[in-house]
Amino acid sequence: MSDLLFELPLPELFNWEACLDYMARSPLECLYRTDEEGVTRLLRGDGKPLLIRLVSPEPGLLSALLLDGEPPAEDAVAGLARYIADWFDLDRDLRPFYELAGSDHLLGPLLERYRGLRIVGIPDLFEALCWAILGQQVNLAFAYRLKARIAEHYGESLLWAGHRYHLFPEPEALLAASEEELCALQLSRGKARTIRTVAALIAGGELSREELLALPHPEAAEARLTSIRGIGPWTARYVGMRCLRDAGAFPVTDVGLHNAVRSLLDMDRKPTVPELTEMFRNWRGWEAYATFYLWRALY
DNA sequence: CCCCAGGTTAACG
DNA sequence: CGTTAACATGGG
Repeated sequence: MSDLLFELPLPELFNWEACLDYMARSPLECLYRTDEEGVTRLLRGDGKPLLIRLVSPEPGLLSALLLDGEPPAEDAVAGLARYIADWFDLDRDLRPFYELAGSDHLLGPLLERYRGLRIVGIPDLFEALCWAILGQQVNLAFAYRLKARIAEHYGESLLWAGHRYHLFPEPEALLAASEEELCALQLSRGKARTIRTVAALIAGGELSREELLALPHPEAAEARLTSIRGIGPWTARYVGMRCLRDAGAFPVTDVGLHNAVRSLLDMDRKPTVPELTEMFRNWRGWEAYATFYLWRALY
């Protein structure tokens, strides 16, 4: 079975292969599988998991196929389409960014090399927060392992054509687990506590993506997130970048960004925060995209 | 053994 | 105010 669920038109400056290459960067990723043509992942439809495959059969078009699961109702299909548009930032006009940075000596070559790459997002707020929290301080490979353990222990999954696909757990599922249980997966006490705090807020309706997006400006969302113990500026901006779709989110203290700039500029030390602030001054409003392209050059 | 990883906090002076 | 240790684990 492979029913066409829906098709989405792709904007200018969108490159499906570049997005797939980015997603293929870690073999430890447990929430989707990429191949030459597309990506396959489990998503929640009406409530039941659906195995969805995305391919681009022709330039300018993205097709969503249903590989497994009950064909969803019309409004669930609309929800999935919104999720996909969010995932790949399809509603953004990227041309101003390319005009702004196209001739820059640092970014220019990256825009050419990865032309049409979008910030691959994490539309679900809980998943985005957890991923950022897991990524605090530790190396990326270890963060992927922690995420995989959480998905395998607490998320629904489906075995299909020899591969197991996971949904990231709902907040309620991690709340049902004790802090001790999460620590047994090798999360630090702090990570376990912060993840459960966030799970409780979201499950209790005290924190949501909609509410953060409804705030008057991105700084207000950052302030709301950093008011939660265990969430600092880096995490809040990372979530702004990958979930709230704030193209101006700037994780200026990010060590990966520091290493990327150091490497690309052939520096003998990492750049300081003031130096990065100065460097990014001309890309105001597009800091998240500048950061994402610099990350891409590093990994 | 030390330092560094897509940081944050609490406890210093 | 600014600085520092602790956190869990793995790799260089």
